[in-house]
This record gives sequence, C-alpha cells and structure tokens, in this order.
Amino acid sequence: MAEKELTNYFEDFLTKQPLFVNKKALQINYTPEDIPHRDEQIKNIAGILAPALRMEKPSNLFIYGKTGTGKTVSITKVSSDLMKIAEKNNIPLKILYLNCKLKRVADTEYRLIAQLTREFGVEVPATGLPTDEIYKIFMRSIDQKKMLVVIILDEIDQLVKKIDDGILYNLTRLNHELKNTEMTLIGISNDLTFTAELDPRVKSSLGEEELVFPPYNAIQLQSILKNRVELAFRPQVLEDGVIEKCAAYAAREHGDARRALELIRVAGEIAERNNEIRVLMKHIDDAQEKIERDRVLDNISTQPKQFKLTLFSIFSMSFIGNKPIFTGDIYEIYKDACVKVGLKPLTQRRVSDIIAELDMLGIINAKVISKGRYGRTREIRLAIPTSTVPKVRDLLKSSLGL
DNA sequence: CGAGATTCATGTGAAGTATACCTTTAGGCTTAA
DNA sequence: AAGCCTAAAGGTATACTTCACATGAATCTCGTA
Repeated sequence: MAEKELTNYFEDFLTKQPLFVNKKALQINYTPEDIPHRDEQIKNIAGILAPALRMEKPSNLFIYGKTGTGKTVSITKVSSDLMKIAEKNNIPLKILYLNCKLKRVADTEYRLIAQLTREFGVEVPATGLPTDEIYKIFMRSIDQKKMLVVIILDEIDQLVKKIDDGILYNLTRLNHELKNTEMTLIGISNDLTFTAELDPRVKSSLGEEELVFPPYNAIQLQSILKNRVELAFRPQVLEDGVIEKCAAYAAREHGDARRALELIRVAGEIAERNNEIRVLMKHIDDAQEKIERDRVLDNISTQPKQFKLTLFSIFSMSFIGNKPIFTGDIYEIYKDACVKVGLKPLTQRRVSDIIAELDMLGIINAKVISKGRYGRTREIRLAIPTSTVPKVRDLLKSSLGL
C-alpha cells in the first residue's frame, strides 16, 4: 500500500509540469550574461584591469558596497572575460579569488597565504610552518616565471577586523620583492567605513583606485528579477505581484539582490513541493522564513563544540522568562552542561570570548553593560526569530548528544 | 542633599602553556657493488 | 659506500589558561547647608 503511494508520487512528479526550466539562473554563483544597472562599475573595473593585457600591472583596487549590490558578480564577470582574452592571446595572467570570511580557510594571516599558495597548485601544510616561511613559499611559487597575478580578496574587512591590517601591508609590500611577477590586489569590503581605520600606508597603496557599488532600489531589483525569472521559470507561473513583493522585501534589506534572487528561488521550491502550479504571494513569506532559518541552522551547525555548548546554555536560560541573561549565569549552566556531555569546561575568560564571537556571528546580541554596584557584565539576547528557536534547540541537542 | 569614594562582577590585555603538526638532522639499517 | 628509513630535536600556529588590571554606574559615606 505505502509502496504504491510512493510509486504514484514519483509518477506524478514526472508527469507534472515543472515550475522551473532552469533553476541555475537563480543560484548564487550564477553569473548572468549581462548585469543590469552596473554598466558604469563594470566599465570602470574593466578599464582598471585592461592594462594587464599589455603586460602592465593594473592598479590596486578597492571596492565598497553592501552585500548583494553586485560586487562579486561584476568582478567575476570582468575577470572571466579578461581571462578568455588573455588565454586566446597567450598572456600569462592569473586571477585568484578568495573569500576571507570562510572560517578555517582564510581567517588568519597564515591560513590566508597558505590558501593562496594552494590556489596556485602548491600543497602546503595547514600548520607548523613559520609565517615568513609560508610567505617565501608563496613568493617562490608565484614568481617562477614572468606573469601578472590579480588577487581578489572578498570581505576583506572581516579579515582585518579579526587580525590587524599588518597583513595588508605585507601583501602590498610583497609586490616590491617579486622579480618576475607583478601582483595586483583587489579588496572587496561590505563595510563602507573600512578604510578609515586602516594604516595610511596601506590605505594609499591599496586604494590606488576606489569604486563604490550603491544599493539597488526597488525598481532596479524588479528588473533584475524579471531578467532572471524569465530564464529560470516557465512562463506564467508567477502570480501577479510576486516579483514586486520580492523586490520590496529585498529593497528593505539595503537593496540586496542576492537576497531577492534567493527569495524567489526558494519560493519556487516551496510551491513545487506543495504541488502548486503557480508561485503565489504567500510562498514568498514562507521563503523568507525558511531562508532565515536555514542560514542560522547552517551557521550554527558548523561551529565548534564549545561554541555550541555555550550557545546551548544561552538557549536554556532564555527559556526561563524573558529577562536579560548575564555572563555569570550562563557560565554556571555551561559548566553543568559540560559535565553532562563529558567535556572539560573552559575558563570563564574563554567563554567570555566565545560569547563575543557568537555576537559577531549575529546569533546573539551581547552588549556590555554596567550594573553599577552589581558589577559589569554582558547583557545577552537571542538574535534569531522565535519561530526558529525550537529547531535550533533540537539541532544543538542532537549534535551535542543530549 | 550632593560630591566623591567604594564596590561588585566581569570585561580585557598580556603572557604563558598544551597540543598538533612541520622540517631538519643524525644514526642505524639495508642494499648493491 | 651509498641510499633509505626512523626517531629525536627544534620550531611554529592555534586554542586555551593564568594573572593582573581596567571599567563604570549603583550605592555608600560624609561633609555641609
């Protein structure tokens, strides 16, 4: 009986008209043929990088703009076009792209350089080498023959926030020591005030050229969505107003186009799963919630055990009334939890740092306050929607074995 | 009553420690001439 | 004798601990009106 139902389900699935014709067009890493409303920026980038084709070192470039304003697509578009021409004309050009935010890949000076070296096809150990040694290996592998290298560092502000700006200074200085190769740095930052905090030397050498990506407005978002939707969905499957609603939602989030595209993709997936023949308005709301939930869950599940345990303690506390939570209380619960799980408790000092990091990740809000006579502490609140709290709890429980 | 001192609970910085991993080097073993 | 393997020595990055000091407003203290 059950088996029959399953077979039927699959057959239905096959005969049903799919909503999507090319879902790829909505995925994050998709680079469309043309990028609307970014002509000027793209022309600028192209102009800056073009000298590479004549074997002249392009200027270093600094790009600002909030998330989802097309920075990454624009730069990948330009660089892939540039590479095509370079290959055709046998110009020795190499473009490396690296996202600095990835935890355990590029979030320290050593790991960043190691990763760059690996991108170059040279295997290097994850630890154990002196940092200047890894610089040497990197330079050696990059400097073997005459060529141009463009290094794109995405979310560079995260990196500098975590370490310090000495790494950028080292990178810019590296160029002077290279014999054959010339290196161009492109930094991408979400934080518009980023350069204000930089060492002036770094600022002047890295910011030879600067480019700002303004946020999209709702109208522009709509046209972007229309373009992609035509590629991705069968005609006529979207209810009227769906695109407008998506655009409005995303515009509210400082014009984040990535968000808008994800929203409509997930809405489509939800509609498909619910056996709807069209994507309706309400699916967008569902999608909004699902995206947020997935983002949080994904983020949390990749955290180390101690982080999860700390978070779990915070969650346990937050269930007792709606009062603000303080570090000391959490640490008590955390210690108990450690015993239950069989993990050695970390010191309060360390837990304090972990709480600060969880705050940076946006899972919680922690504000340092002074309670006067009663000391000083962090006032902690959950920063995730209440609807996803139970799911997160379950995730934490199961991954900690509770 | 109000200015200044006190106090609490924890934030925060610096320095030290443990662990995991790396390269180099020297000694011992095997092998081939 | 040359070549190869292994283990020890010496080094690093990272996560964490230890120690010591910094914070900042509620509360206390005490002089003054």
